[in-house]
Amino acid sequence: MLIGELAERAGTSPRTLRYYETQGLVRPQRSANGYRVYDEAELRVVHEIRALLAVGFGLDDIRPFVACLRAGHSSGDVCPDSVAVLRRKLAEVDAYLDRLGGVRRQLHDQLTQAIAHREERCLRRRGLPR
Amino acid sequence: MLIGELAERAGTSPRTLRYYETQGLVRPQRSANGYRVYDEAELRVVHEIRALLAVGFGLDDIRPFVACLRAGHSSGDVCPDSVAVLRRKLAEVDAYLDRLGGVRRQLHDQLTQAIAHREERCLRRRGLPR
DNA sequence: CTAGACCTTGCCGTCGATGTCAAGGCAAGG
DNA sequence: CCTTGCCTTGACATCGACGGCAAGGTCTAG
Repeated sequence: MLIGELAERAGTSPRTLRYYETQGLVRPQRSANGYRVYDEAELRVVHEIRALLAVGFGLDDIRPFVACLRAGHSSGDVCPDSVAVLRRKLAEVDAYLDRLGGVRRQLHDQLTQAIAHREERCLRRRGLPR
Repeated sequence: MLIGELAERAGTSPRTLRYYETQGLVRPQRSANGYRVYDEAELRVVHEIRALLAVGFGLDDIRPFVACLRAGHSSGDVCPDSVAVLRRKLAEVDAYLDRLGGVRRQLHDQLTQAIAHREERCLRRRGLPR
C-alpha cells in the first residue's frame, strides 16, 4: 500500500502521514524506487493516532499507544505507559472541566448583571420623560 | 505614566502593552521625546483586558469591552456589543463543556477497560503456573 | 513520446500572545 | 563625559499539526 492509498483509507492526507513519520509514529518500508510502502497493520496504527488526536491528545502522548499496538496487543490502551497517559489525561480533563465550570459561572454572572443593568437603565428612561 | 510604570502596575510587560496598542486596544499619547504617556483610565482598561484574557477571550473579543469602558461606562460589560460577545462566549463555553464531558467519559471508560484487561491477564497468569 | 497521476524532499505559512534580541535615542547623576 | 536606566522601532522565535508549493523522479496508458 502506498502513501496515497493509506491516507485515503485512514481519512487523512499523505502530508500528514509523512509528518507522523517524522514524529516516529509510523514506519513504512521503502520500495526500490524510494516510495513508502505500508502494510495493513499501519492502517490500524493510523486509526489509533487519529482517534486519540480527536480526543485532544498530542502526538507525544500518542507514542506509547502506537508502541503498544506494535508490541502485538489488540488494544493500544493496555500497556502500562498507555495507562499512565490515560490517567494523566483524565486528570487534565478533570482539571480543565473544573476551570471551565468556573469560567462558565463567571460569564453567566457577568451576563446576568449586564442585562440587569440595562433593564434598570431602560426602566428609568421610560419613567422619566413627559 | 510611562509604559514601564503602567506595565508594572497592571502586572504585565511593556512589550505586551505595545502589542495591545498595535491591536487598537490601548491608545497612549506621546510626549515630546516620543515616549508613550498613559493616563489613569488606561490602567483600568488594561486590567479589563487582562481579566478577559484570563477567562479565555481573544483580543478581538475584548475590543467591545474596551470601547464600552472608553464610552464612559463604569463596567465594560453593559454595552450591547459586549453583551453579544458574552452571550457568544457563554455558548462556546457550554459547547466546549459538553464536548469535554464526552471526552472525559470516553477516557474514563478506556482507562477502566484497560485496567480490567490487565487485571484479567494478571489473574490468568497467577492461575496457570505450577 | 507524452500526458497525467502518482511519488519524493524541503521549506515557508498558519494562529495568538507574547519573549527576546538588536540598535539606537533620551534623561539624569557623578 | 560616561554610565545607568529608561524609552523607541523592528524583526525573529515560540508551540502543534499540519497545508501548500516548488522542483523533480517514477510509472502507466495511449
